[in-house]
Order: sequence, then structure tokens, then C-alpha cells
Amino acid sequence: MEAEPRIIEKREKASREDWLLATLDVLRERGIEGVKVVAIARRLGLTSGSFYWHFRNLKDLLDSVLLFWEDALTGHIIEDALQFQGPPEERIRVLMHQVIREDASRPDGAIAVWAKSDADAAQCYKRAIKRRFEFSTWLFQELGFAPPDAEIRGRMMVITLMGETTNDLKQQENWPSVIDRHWRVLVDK
Amino acid sequence: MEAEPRIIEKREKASREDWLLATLDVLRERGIEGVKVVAIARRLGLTSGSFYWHFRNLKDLLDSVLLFWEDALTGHIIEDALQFQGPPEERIRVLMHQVIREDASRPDGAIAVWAKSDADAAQCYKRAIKRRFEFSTWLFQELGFAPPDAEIRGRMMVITLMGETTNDLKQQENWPSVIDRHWRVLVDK
DNA sequence: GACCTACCGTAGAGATGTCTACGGAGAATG
DNA sequence: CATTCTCCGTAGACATCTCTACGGTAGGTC
Repeated sequence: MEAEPRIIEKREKASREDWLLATLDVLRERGIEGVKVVAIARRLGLTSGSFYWHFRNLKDLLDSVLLFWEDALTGHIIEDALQFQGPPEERIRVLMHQVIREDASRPDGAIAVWAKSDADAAQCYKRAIKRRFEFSTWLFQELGFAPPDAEIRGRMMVITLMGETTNDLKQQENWPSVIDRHWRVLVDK
Repeated sequence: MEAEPRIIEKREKASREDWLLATLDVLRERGIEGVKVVAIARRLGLTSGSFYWHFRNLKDLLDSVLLFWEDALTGHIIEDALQFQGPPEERIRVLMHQVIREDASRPDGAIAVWAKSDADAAQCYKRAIKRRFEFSTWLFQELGFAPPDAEIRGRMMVITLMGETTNDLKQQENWPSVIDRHWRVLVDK
């Protein structure tokens, strides 16, 4: 179909987390049906024989990758925002910049598609999105919006950040100003 | 991985467009790597022998499906909005409801993932998104927003609609009120 | 130096998928 | 009624993928 991506040439031993990270890359680029043992192994410069030392089978890897995504990417953004000291609207602004800068939503699109055909992925995806919606709603409540207004603004923030990541906004050099303009619309009373 | 979807039981002759529509369904549910000749044929209650009468090969189908998506889904929404008679803010509201009601953004997520690993898909996807951004920017200019404000609001509208479709907002019974609340935030000066 | 553990490669069986070659059925046309 | 066009099924060559079985290697341990 298209160009084969970078391959690690330095033959080094890979950890279980190396396999998970490589899987997230493949997932993001080729979608869930592109996540093949041989494809990930090729990306790591290894073979499938090694894979089955770290994971029982492909299903085992997919289960692990779901939990890894939910925990690592959604979780630590929320923790950072909770620790933020400063005015509520600035906290929202900093969070929005962080999500784009760190590509925290990078695999989300592929996982959303995955969720269409897999019950486990759907459950995990819905749980993660619900958590984001609830947290962002709380952020806008702290800013002084009444619950219904806070809810729709929080919802828009989450969706906008996911969409801008999907559309590779970060590749544009002026992405911080675009985020600031999103922020201004959302925060304006 | 998961449940196999509905299969057309009545053995009827399929047109080229039937194959394209079935392909869009498979694309939406399984992603681009899930688009296999045998999978689409199974969904239509046919075999791969029939497929190669309508298409030269898989690549031919994929090329056609890209053009079909761009033309059919983005195009007619814009045409409808252009013909709308009424105040500019009502035109935006009607368009937003129409996009959700008709699932006009249904395959978008899968095509966005596809675009990560295929240059043709990337080109088509970017072209379609650009067209939506430009049109929605124009809608907000008609509403009286200055170009930079109209641009960010139009951008948010497009992204929000795509995101809500991805998250199956339409499955909620109260989706029209959620759209109205999105609309109110975007239209508010 | 013998041993053990962690990690990797190879070979191969079985499943699934692409695509070609070819033959057959039904509707439309003469 | 005969022919043609359109659409479809089957069979098979070839490729790719999952997963098992098993053997190999490098670094730490006694």
C-alpha cells in the first residue's frame, strides 16, 4: 500500500514496553487490522519468535496495549492539570497546549475505529472518553460556568484536541496560536 | 476478533456502487487493513470472483472509494447549505443537525487513520478537510465574524461534528439538544 | 568452567487473503 | 429460439500471517 516505516537497525534486546510502544505506532499508522506480529517485529528489527516470549499471543498484546493507552496517555495529563497552581482559565490553556505538544491523543483515532468492531476496545475507549469529559467539565465549572454550560464547553475542548491531533495540527508551525484561539472561544463568557 | 456483521441473504446482483457502499461500511468498522475482497464479498453474500468483474483489483476499489467518499459526503452537504434560505445562524444550525442526522462524517475517522500510511488517502483527506474548513469559515463570516474569528469557529464546528460522529453521539436520544448547545457556543459573540 | 536465565532465530503447519482462468446462469435482444 | 451481455461461482497458484517447537547465544552466578 505504502512506504514501510523506519526499522530499528541496532539489534538490541527489547522489553515488553518496547513491544507495546511499537504496537501503538503501528496501530496509529495502519489501524487495528494492521497490527500484525510480523509487522511489529520488523519495526523492532526482530522476528516473531521473540514476540511469543513476551506475550502469550496477539490477543494478549492487544489487551495490554488498551490498558497501556488508557493509563499512560489519559491519566498523566489529568494528574498534571490537578497539580497546576494558578487561575482556572490558565490551567485550561496550559492543558490544551500540553495535549498537542505531547501528542497525547495520537493513537485515539485508531482506537476509536478499533472500538467499532471490538467490544473490549469499545469499553476501554468509552471509559477513557467519559473520564476526559467529566474532568474537562469540572475544569469549566471551576472557571465559573454553570454545569450545563461547563459540560458542553468541556466536551468541545476534548473533541477539539482529539480532532486537531488527528489532523496533525502540530505539523503546522503556528499551532500554539491556533490552540490559543480555540481556548479563547471556549473560555469566553 | 469480534462479531461478524450482517450478511445480505437475498442473492441479488450487485452494482459497482453496492460494492463501494459495502466497502465504506467495512472501512468504517475495521479500518483500511480490514478492507479485504473476501470480507466485502461475504457482506454482500457474494464471492471474490464477482468482485473482479467490477474492479480491476483491490487498489482500483480503494481509489474509487476515496473519490466516492469525497464527492458524495462532503459535496452534497455544502450544496444543501448553499441553497438554504434564511438567517445565517439558522443555516449553521440546520447544517450541524444534518451532518449528524445523515452520519455524513461516518467514515471520516477510518479515512483519517488510512491517511497516516497512504499518500493518496492523505491527499484526498486533506483536500476534503480543507474544503470543509473554508466553507465553514465563510458561513461564520456571513454571520458577521471577522475573518480570524470566523476561521477558528468554522474549524471548531467541523472538528466537533466529526468528533461527535466518531463518538456515536447519534446513538443518544437527546443528540439534537447537544448539537444545539454546541451551536450556541459557536455562534455566540 | 559449568549452569541458568532471558531473549532471539528458524522451520514449518495451518489459516486467510489476492488474483487469474474459466465455466455457468439469467435477462435482454435480435 | 438463438445469441449476447452481465454478473457470479469454483478451483488453484502464490503470498502473508499466527503460533508452536526447538535450538542458539550472551551475560550473570556459583
